[in-house]
Amino acid sequence: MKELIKIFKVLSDKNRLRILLMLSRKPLCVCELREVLGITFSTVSKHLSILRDAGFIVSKKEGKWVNYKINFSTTDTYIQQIVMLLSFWLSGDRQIKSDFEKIEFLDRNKICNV
Amino acid sequence: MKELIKIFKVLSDKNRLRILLMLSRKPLCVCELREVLGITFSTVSKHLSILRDAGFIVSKKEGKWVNYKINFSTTDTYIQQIVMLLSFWLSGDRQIKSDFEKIEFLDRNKICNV
DNA sequence: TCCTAATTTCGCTGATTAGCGAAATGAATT
DNA sequence: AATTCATTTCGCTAATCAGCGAAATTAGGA
Repeated sequence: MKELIKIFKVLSDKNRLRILLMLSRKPLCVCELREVLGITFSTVSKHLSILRDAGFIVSKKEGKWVNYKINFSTTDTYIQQIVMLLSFWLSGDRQIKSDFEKIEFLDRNKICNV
Repeated sequence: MKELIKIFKVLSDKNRLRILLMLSRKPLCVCELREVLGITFSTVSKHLSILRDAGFIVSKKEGKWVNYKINFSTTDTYIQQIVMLLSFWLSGDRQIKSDFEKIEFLDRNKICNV
């Protein structure tokens, strides 16, 4: 039960849900997520570490960037089922749809100069 | 998304999960829930109002007692699916099993004299 | 009607947390 | 080696929330 409560806490935040849904479409780096979410780097980074601690995502340094993606290799049954349910429940959401459109046209070489 | 976030917030609490699981077994009044949870009346009542606001449960005054039960007639698809998933996920949990045993032998005429 | 009992509401406290800006880290490029 | 750039960590603030005890409410029984 303790683990499940932790998972619900992680999911009780709008920006974390948006991050999860975006990453379920394709891997992204911190500055790309920051661009779409409209919050600071430090806050994005904090959300990512919370999602990673809970087992939802994994990170990998590639060249200049740290790419984040959904942890598809998790053995945690809650995580697997919930990621699928979230896609099912939220794929029609206006905000999520808008995020999906934006991540199609991101150019990380342009937006990271802050 | 806003509604889903609210639902996750409601589920991010140990005592609320225990209440939901107990009520999924049988209807109970406030003093019975208080007896099993080991917290004060005011706190139980607060949790129940949060669960009711979110659409998880309904209440009905019957005689001296207010009986609470799962809102099986909800049209909210999140609620229906989540209540089923919770039973599935938590039916093997030690705490939940212990709660299930306790509610079998509750006598509300005895425990309500506080 | 008065009293009792079950429940709810109110005011408070301590703990948690999302947000920010600034400083620190660490790898890649010059 | 020094610099630049992407990211993380730190310290702070404002907001939210679970818990409690006391007071208020409300309905049933004497």
